[in-house]
Amino acid sequence: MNKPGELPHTIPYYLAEQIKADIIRWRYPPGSNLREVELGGEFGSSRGPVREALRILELQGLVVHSPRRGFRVRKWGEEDLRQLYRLRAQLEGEVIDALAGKDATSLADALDQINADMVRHAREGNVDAYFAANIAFHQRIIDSAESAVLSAIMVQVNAMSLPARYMLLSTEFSGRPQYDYHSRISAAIRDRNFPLVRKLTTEHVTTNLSRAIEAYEKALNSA
Amino acid sequence: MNKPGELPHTIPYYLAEQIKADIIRWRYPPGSNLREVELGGEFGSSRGPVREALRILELQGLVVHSPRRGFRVRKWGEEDLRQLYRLRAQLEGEVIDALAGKDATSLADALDQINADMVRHAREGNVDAYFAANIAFHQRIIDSAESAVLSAIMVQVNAMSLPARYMLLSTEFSGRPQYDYHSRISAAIRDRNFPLVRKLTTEHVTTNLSRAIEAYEKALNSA
DNA sequence: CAAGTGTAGATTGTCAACAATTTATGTTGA
DNA sequence: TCAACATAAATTGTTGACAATCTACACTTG
Repeated sequence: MNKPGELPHTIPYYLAEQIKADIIRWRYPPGSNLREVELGGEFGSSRGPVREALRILELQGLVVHSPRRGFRVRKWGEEDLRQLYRLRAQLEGEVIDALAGKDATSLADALDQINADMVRHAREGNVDAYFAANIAFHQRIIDSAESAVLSAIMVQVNAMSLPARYMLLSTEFSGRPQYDYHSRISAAIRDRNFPLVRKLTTEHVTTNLSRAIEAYEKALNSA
Repeated sequence: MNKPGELPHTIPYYLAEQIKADIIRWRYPPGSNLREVELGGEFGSSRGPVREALRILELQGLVVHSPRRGFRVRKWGEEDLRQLYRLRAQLEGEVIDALAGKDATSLADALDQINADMVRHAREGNVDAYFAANIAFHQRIIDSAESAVLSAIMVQVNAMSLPARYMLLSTEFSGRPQYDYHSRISAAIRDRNFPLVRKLTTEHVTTNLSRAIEAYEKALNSA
């Protein structure tokens, strides 16, 4: 493909990002077939890079591969989602612990900025941008922990949980932003009250669990 | 390649397993270059499947990719290993929690069997078999949890930590098996004393940390 | 002698093609 | 009408080839 201005080497990763975004936003719903030529044609690439991209997504847990039958979007059961959220809460807590000693103020500043963006996107009714900012909020915290290990694990955990989170957010989207937890988390980080941050973070994750499951299952059945 | 008797479709995964084993056993030490044709030639396959295999290992955290410069074995710093072990202890604990309600007796039986194998391999001075049985012990517990999510995450965490664990085990290998923790874990599982299992498991992981770091660093410098 | 330069070789990134297999289609027969 | 079967189309698995880039090494130059 070699898009001008883009570095040519990242094609499999570029493809992986694009396909990932499409899966998360349910353009390819769980269980649907991902054809290699179709995906390649979409971005002007051949099947080789597409296969590498799909292997990446497979390891992230977004996609499953059956021999001679190709790649399909992974479908989660209720128990899986429960485990996933439980794990995510644990790991986000672990991330908070790793924040000790980092620059809390600049992190809090960045988070407030993201929160402001979220409010704006919500007012403008831009679901995708609102969702993206939501993701960015959590990602910013992870990045601040500066732990290659935690980052690597969170890539996987996030990838697996994002389709459900997207569906939850878009079913509940009302134009009024829900930034309660986010702003409290940001404030607690600014105060360097890490036990509180931990508590808020895990709560923030777990309070969404049952509604996320509901949204996911409902979307599955209606598709 | 199409090895007779082997299913032809799993070639990238077969390659990934083989390369992974070679990385873990330090045949390709951290930082070393993984050339695609060389790897393919080793197993009679072309570069396509090799690249897919390397992408898989990349996501598992064993390998890093630089554009136009290829894949290299990932090198860990001391802080990374610390984080890795900490995380592994947490997650193994999470796995234990997920064991509730499963068949503890048959699991304990299987673990005792593996322990017996370990003793035998140690007596015979077979380091690799001893190590493999060691891995199998932990893997058996993970499998018993029957959680797709935890399994997926543990693949990654194990992959990242196994080179250090292998080096620790092979530097300390004396012919006398260290099955103290393993047998106690197995017994506690048989008694369904899960809090004790959790405690033993996390201890089992964390007590090895500093020695693992030492073994890893030392092997790095001598190479 | 050190530093920079240029060329040859090696290595990666991508593609197009072919064989093997699966999926879809249509036909026949009860 | 429906099921079983045969055939055609589509899709995957793998390979070999070519272009782009990097690396190593000899060579020049100050």
